[in-house]
Amino acid sequence: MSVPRRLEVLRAIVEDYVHSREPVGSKALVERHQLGVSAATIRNDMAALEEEGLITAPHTSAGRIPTEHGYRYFVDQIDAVRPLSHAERRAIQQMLEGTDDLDEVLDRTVRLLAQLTNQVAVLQVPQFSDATVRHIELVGLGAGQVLTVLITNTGKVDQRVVVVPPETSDESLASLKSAFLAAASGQRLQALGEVAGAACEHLPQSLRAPGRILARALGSLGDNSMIDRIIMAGTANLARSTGDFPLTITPVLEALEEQVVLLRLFSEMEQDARGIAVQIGRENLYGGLAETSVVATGYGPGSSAKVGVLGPTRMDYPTSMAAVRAVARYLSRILAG
Amino acid sequence: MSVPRRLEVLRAIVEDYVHSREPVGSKALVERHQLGVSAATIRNDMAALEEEGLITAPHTSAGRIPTEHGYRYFVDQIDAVRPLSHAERRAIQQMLEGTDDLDEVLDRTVRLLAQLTNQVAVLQVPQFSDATVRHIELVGLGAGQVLTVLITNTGKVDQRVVVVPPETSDESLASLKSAFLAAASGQRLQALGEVAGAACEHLPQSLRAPGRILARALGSLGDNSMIDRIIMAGTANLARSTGDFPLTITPVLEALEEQVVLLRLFSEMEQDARGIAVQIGRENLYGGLAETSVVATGYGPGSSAKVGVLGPTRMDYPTSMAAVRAVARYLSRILAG
DNA sequence: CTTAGCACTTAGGCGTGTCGAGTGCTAAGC
DNA sequence: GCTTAGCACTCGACACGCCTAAGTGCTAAG
Repeated sequence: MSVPRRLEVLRAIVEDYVHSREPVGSKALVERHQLGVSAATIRNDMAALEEEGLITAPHTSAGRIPTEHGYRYFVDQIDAVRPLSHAERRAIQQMLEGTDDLDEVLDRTVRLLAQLTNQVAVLQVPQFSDATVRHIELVGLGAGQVLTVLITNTGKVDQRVVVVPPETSDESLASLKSAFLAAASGQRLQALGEVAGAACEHLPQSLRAPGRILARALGSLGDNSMIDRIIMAGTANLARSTGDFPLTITPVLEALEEQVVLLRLFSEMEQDARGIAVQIGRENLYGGLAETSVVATGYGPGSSAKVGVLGPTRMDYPTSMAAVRAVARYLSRILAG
Repeated sequence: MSVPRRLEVLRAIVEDYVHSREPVGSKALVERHQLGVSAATIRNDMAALEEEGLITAPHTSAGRIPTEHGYRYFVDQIDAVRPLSHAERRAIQQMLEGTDDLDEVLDRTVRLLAQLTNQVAVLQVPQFSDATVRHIELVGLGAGQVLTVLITNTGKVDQRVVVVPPETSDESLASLKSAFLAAASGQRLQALGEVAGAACEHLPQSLRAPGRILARALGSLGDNSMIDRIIMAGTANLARSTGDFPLTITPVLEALEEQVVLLRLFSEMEQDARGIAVQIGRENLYGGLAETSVVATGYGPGSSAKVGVLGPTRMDYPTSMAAVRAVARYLSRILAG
């Protein structure tokens, strides 16, 4: 009972099961794959694999399906990530063209990834935790309302309308703006609130009240600007692939609506030597996703942001891994360019 | 065979069916409702209602379920929109508190609406087609990159990074900014590209090249800023309520991912006298939504933007209508304040 | 170690029979 | 003229029993 063949059998079981969604038996296996041995031999191998907890039989006389450990073993074994087809490469190329808006690039990217893998694609927008303040703008809107705009060195812009004492003049705003700029320009976003607040103390008395209000607003803008955002596409694929299990899909959709869950999920994943992280079934901590797997990888500067796909444990891992990695590479390239 | 009672019967059938999801028979009807007549009489009424096409029987000996016409009749008949419960009012109140960021308010709103109705909540962000230019900011980022920021009188901010000839100085940018501001300030967003372009022609030769580039960017920013955006919550409710029809859910999820479809849907809906628009099943034009209904209404200035819920034709219309209307009112109040 | 053969297990498909809910119709009652 | 009770009829849902096909484990031989 040769060990290499046994792994070959596992591979074959995983592949067949992923495609057919039905337990695969020994006979079907020897027919579909050139294993060079008979069904009986395969049965012995299968018994051994079951002993090791890599496959299991739903009932006495059905074929075998991979367990989570089986998938894990299978995934760890893939070393040569399947190259993309021409059509896939072209699709990615096309995505590259004709957009300079970051949000649009990201949006197209997730859609593409969802389409390539037939899974739900999830993307975390780059979070720039080392972002600094490039510009601050205060625009009086009349009636004591001030539009506060914060621009970071990464090109991100956040704004908020703040209410200040109505007697605050446009000249006051201009003074405040230069004071804030002088104090905070180039500072890290995290420090913005504090720095701006401190700057107020050196101001003439009349400016302090509105200054403090605006400083606080700027601080929360800075924090806000660092909140991770998630974009997503392909939820319909979920329904399609889940097929006959509407029971399973509800908690997954719920999880997908909670960005917090997804962000935690991403942050927990650790990439392996191949630069890809795969989480299978219950390996993740969130109960609603007990039957789903996630394939993800980092992209962009420092690979800080994540992009990946999410689908049933019974997913096509090689394809997903290849697509995720390819998309992440293209994204990194775009962000760097 | 009194006509008022017949309508009462229709009402009872719709209500029971919405709650039980099962065809409702004459006997169950007289038990659950105080109709004051026997089951046999109800049967006669039912036969008449079926004749009129308001209800139908799935098979010979099951109860009746409302047809789309039946729902329509039922919906048109509701004149006193059910008032919200205390808990619901409080939930809405809480939403009001503690946020001044428009995006966050809208985000909370859809979540709330989804929760109140147990449906998918969809919200179109206000489109401000009469928005005007309040401020333009050009920030040099070095290496020929200029961050172009457009602020409208509605407080919306859009930005884009544009590449200009590297020799463009910060002073040039300042001149360009004042030129653009002078020409475009207070102008409608639609005209921005043209106006800014025209302004370039009066500039000194050296500024024209970068000026034209920036004018074009501003124009597309202006257009961009008017693109409708959709936010949504509660897709998990869809799976839950659809129960045993994973076949039905896929096209709906697909439609929900296509903002274009939703926008068209919203734009086609016409509010009735009560200020609410209801589209039932095939009344909408998109095939994938043949078995879903939409309850929507306008909000904000001129009721230009829409907010609503989407769910199976077999939905709780009174609750949905009440919730949608209440939420829209609160939203309008916030936007006005 | 591999293979063929065989007995054993069991899910799933299929036909049958029963049950119950619900209907339409008719005739009697108010 | 509307309402009601009674009754025969129609089907869907469910349970039961049967059979088949697929797949297994085991054993004995190559």
